[in-house]
Amino acid sequence: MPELPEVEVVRAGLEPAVTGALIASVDVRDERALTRHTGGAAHFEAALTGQRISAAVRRGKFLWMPFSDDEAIVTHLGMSGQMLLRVPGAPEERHERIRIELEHPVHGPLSVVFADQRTFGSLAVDQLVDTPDGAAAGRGSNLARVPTQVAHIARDPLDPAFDVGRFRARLARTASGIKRVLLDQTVASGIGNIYADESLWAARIHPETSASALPTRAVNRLLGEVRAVLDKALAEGGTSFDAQYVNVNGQAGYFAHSLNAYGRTGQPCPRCARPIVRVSFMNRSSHFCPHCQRLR
DNA sequence: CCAATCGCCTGCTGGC
DNA sequence: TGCCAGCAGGCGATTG
Repeated sequence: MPELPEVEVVRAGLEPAVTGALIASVDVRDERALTRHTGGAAHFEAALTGQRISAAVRRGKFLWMPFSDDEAIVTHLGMSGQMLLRVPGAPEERHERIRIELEHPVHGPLSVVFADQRTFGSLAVDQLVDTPDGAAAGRGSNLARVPTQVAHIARDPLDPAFDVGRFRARLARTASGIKRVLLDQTVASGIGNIYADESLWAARIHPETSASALPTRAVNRLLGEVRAVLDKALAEGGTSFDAQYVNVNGQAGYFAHSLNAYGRTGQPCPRCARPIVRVSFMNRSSHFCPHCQRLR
């Protein structure tokens, strides 16, 4: 369930280890980790070997490591992907898919391991293109160049160049339920099921409220809560329910203790003490307080 | 063009 | 005890 805060924790952990590092070798152990890469394992390994990584950048849930002004390793963790930092020769991780050996000019040799239980995540070599607004593509670099696989998604709500006017306009012309719209990465990126539920609970908005029916002040309140929830989760190291989400050193985050709605079916709403309900939605679940979050 | 659904995948849990 | 349905849910592709 890595969403924006979890991916940012991973990016921040990778940054000092990979910036300036030379890619000594690449070992693809499971081709399913390359579903977004065109060219196969041999091509992936050859394209990366001998290159030097210049940064670790993130927009929404996408993470990428540029190795020139034109190319980057794009990473998406999917549901259960992990990027782990290990010493060379470290034992194979459970669900290990790809191992990249680096030679850092200061820290020396280290391994970056991509492990992924459910194989929804992947790595790919992708081309970089200019950002339409000329601003930095994401957090972690000033370069205004974004991978083609990431170019179609919106900036995330924590991005200084996030276009609030565009966000409001998208909501105003979409009749779908607000939760569905929040999960649409082309509206605002980085929000998944957990933080959508938490933001809507904080803003006291029912998840099925039509987006276009939200008054301007409700939209502003919601965006404020989205940012507050993402910031707090990031400060607490992200949300870990099981061993699936961990930082680059394999450690869990603490935000699961701060959840008010998500996963709290039947437990009292922290605001009004009435039980949180769970409803089926888009092959997943919505958790909310039917008293604090009324559909009108 | 837009909205909604489907398929991908593994491991765990709960009911019988 | 074993078996299986259900659940976790991101994304892109496909359908309506």
